[in-house]
Amino acid sequence: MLFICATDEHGTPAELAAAEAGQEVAAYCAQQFQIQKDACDGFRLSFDHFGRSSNPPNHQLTQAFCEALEKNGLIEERVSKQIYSIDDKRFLPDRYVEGTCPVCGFERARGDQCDNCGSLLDPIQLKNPRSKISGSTNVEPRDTAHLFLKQPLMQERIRAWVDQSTEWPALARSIAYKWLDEGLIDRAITRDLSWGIKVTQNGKIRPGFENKVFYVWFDAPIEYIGATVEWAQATGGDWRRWWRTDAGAADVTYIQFMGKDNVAFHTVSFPVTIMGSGEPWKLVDRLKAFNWVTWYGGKFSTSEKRGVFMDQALELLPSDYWRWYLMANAPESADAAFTLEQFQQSINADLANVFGNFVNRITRFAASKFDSAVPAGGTPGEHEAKLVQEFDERLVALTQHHEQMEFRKAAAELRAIWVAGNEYLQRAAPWTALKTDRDAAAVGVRMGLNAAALFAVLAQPFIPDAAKAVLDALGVAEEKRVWPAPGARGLWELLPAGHAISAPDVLFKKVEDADVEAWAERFGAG
RNA sequence: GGUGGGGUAGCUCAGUUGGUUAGAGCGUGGGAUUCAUAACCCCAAGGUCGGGAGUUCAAUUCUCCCCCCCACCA
Repeated sequence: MLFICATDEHGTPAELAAAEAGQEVAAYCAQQFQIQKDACDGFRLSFDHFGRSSNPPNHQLTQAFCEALEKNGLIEERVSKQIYSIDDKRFLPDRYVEGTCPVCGFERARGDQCDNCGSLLDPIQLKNPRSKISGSTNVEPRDTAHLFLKQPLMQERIRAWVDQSTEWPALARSIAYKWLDEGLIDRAITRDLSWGIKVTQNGKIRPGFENKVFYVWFDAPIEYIGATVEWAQATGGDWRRWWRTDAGAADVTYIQFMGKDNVAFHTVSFPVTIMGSGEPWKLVDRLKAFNWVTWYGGKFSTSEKRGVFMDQALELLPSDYWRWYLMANAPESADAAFTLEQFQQSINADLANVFGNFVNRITRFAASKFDSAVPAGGTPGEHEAKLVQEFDERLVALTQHHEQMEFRKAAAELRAIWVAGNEYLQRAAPWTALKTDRDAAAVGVRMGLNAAALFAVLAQPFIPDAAKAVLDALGVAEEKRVWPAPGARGLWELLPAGHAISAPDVLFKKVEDADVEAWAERFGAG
């Protein structure tokens, strides 16, 4: 498996944000990349490589894709009129222009759309246009050339490919079909900007395109490949093995994860680029599209200070807490509202009470009554058989849910496995047995400790840090922390009799009402 | 406005290829227990499955209309 992610750094949003921060865009993006990378590391997102769309491999790949598309007759250079700002000495792409709406007379309409009446506009249509950068009204329409990707020529090939992509979720397919049904259009893939990937022809800057770069949505997905090249450069790996079907990638299962707003670009636009190149690139096989997480039912908003953002979250609580809640409540079928109150409930009940307390009660009991070692003796009976049976059944379901990428169901199943452990302890009651039958108590403790080890192994995808703490305390060797097969031999002998263990510290501190109150105040709840 | 997704117990969600008593977790009430983070375990209460019409022996599940929420596109 190879797990790749990257930052998408080009486009007008990056330029505008940098300008607002009073920084050079390159420096701004470098800083943002580091913030993102640190946040990902903090959340234990175990990427094999976290790349940048502004890194050299993506430049080379993007230029090569465009040249390949042009060879296949899918690129056309066209001249159109754009607003040029004389004072700023540059063309002003859509959102860099403001003016009076020709439809409703609203004075602050944007180049691409009027926020007042909703009309879609071309910057040329605006009355009294002015630069969003300098405010200058010293602007005029000038001819400028751009490259257009002739997507309609690929329409039927894309449709045929979507037809056979039966593993995609309904959300992804319906969005793809909607675009196809409405008909693909020629799309401009270049912009009059300086920050981005230069447009080339035969390996040199394309004449007339000296001050232009590719449109962000053209180069961003290519960075999936670019980041893999970065990974190969850093590790000596073979990136072609993963991406080129003529270099062994035919057996690769390529999975993409994204929010629903990005589905169209991944199911239609990017495939046009890939297939249009005529080269043997790997196309996505499976696609997991999420809906939105909302903040108390509304939008997260930095400007209105609504919501906890990624970097802030880790200041409040360890990553496992967030990972568990967000996966157990992932917006898989619809948007999902995040509330601090529900978060608190879920964490305290699932992690602290069900899992954390299970580990705590059995390890402490073993430590105080059995000298911190897995006890020998006794014969497993019906209680043990029942636990083993339920564990096996639920393990089958849990494994399947993970394979299907059904995260809510996987979390619920894992939780049910933890509950089964508590039910077992309740029935076996080694603390009661100890008074009359030390062997019977030994069976219960041995079983309970092994359950704790197995539970932690299964918990690794959701709560890796806590799982590691348990497995370390129980002395489970790294190579034994692998996903088990139901009914496997030795499954319940991860910790053999005589094996020394220790009781880990309390795994999950509870989220207190006072915390919730303070956070609600700080992050604008409700 | 168009398209798609959603509207099921107080809350968050499963589910029903149409068929005897619609499920889970949380929350609530009661019980049991003391190994454990006042945790765990057991039991219970609680829903006219958004509204209306239709098809059917039978609809929460199919069809049509309407209302509400979300997203995307325009």
